[in-house]
Amino acid sequence: MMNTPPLARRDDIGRRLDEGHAVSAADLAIEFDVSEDAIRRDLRTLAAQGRCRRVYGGALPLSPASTPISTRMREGKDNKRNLAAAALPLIQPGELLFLDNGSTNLALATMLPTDIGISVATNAIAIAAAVLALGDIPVIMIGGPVDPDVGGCVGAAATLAVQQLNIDRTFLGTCALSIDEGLGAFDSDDAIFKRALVDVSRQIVVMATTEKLETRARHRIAPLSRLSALVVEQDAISAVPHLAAAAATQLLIAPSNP
Amino acid sequence: MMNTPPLARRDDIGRRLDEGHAVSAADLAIEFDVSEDAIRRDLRTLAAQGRCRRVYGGALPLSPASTPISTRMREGKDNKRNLAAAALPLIQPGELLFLDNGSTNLALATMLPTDIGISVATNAIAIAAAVLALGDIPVIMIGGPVDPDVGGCVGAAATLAVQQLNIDRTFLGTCALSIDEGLGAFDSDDAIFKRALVDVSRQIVVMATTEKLETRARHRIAPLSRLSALVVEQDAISAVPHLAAAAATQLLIAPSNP
DNA sequence: GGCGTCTATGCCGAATCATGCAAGTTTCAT
DNA sequence: ATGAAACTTGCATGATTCGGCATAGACGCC
Repeated sequence: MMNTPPLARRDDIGRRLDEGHAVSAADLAIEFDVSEDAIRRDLRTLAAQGRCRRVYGGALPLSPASTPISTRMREGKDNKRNLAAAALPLIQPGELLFLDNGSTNLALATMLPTDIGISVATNAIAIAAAVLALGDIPVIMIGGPVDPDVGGCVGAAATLAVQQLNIDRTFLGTCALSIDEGLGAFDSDDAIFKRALVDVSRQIVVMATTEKLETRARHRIAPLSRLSALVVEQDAISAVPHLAAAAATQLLIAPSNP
Repeated sequence: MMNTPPLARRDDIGRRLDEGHAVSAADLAIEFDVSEDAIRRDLRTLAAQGRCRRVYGGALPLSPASTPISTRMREGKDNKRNLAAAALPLIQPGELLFLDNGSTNLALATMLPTDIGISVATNAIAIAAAVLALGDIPVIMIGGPVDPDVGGCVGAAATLAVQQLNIDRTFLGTCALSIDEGLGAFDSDDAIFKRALVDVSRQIVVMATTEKLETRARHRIAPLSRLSALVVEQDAISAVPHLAAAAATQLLIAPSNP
């Protein structure tokens, strides 16, 4: 490899980001001997994949690797981050998003674009905090008694509050997913809330780790056909072969980690 | 040579603040080799995001949580913790508390007793997160659009929501306090919310750092006589001698740091 | 070989953003 | 009270970004 192939360059940049180093567009352009535009395109791509955050003059790693533990945490959360990154392109400028409870949605919250005028509503404390930390994104908190198990509001008050909204796109959180029975929830209150949420949302997105697929739950939320998009991991295709055919929805594939 | 992108600098500064370190504008200007104006702009931005408190000559962190005792005792932080600790004995078993926005209330939230059956309502994201982290304390989140400057909800929705509650004891957040004019707020929406809050609360507590004493604000909230307790620092007694006489309330004194 | 498609790249122009400087104001310290 | 340092605001300038467009190479297909 005397001459660096294009893909190798992007991977190289991505590796430095993963290691927690900030990169400068101008420097990379000199180092790889390409125009800054090419570098900027690389950085844009990496940012779209959720591997970095774009800033004026270069790019920053998502979580600065000041602590060596962060690399280990990354391994564990990699699947969720991959899922979230794969879902990012769904978001359209100016939309009002709803981010339901769930760790994958929390990952998504940390990588939302701040420059396309989106707004975010949520019933999860941690997600509200994460979006607030991004700055420049209006946040609507759905209040009510907080369920300590999930760190969010799912009671009657929250259900009433969410019915006041017109939501463009909802990212549904933790739920069971079965081809025959559609989406389900394990808790009664949670199910009621999610149903209300679905009712006021134009588009519904579910990001499902593979172990969530083909699980049943006591309470039914909505049929699979109500989904606008389903985001799954690579290996889900082989694990649940009927999935692609059964879901009358857009299917996004995130790379899965060993 | 690694030329750091401009915005990486702001993130770097923010990280130091998060770790509990105070920063000086002049030092940062030399270190990053930019004008002090640029640094000041960074600090202003960070302060607007609520990640630090702006002071003459630099900025101070406001998060006491990052590293418990190891970090240096910072003046502002310690005073707030002292105030909060002094207010703790007011809390009675089984009460429903309301913790309004404010850094002193955030400090209080981290030291609430978990074994006397209290519940907590709040309109501040950070406070809700802090109380949730304690575990074993029911939390009621007051929802609505989140004011990015304060990290909490103060609009009409929040006002309506708070009117549904019967609160035993409210810890009012940032407000002006004057013997003649009582409690005041700087923002109209905030004032409306706080008035509604006072209306549904049996007891009102204000924890005031000395610099808040004898300040005026545009919007009036309640007379001093409405207070059940006022918590001030030691040196407030000499700074505002009439205080003890004027307030027909319980006066708690917290030790003040040099 | 010829052709169309796709991707990666470089270049251009408009819009945006960060910066430094200057002028005026506030705050701190003596 | 007075001077110095720090702060804010407005403005001009250069850097950065993004979108569009054209070019060059890779690849498959006829």
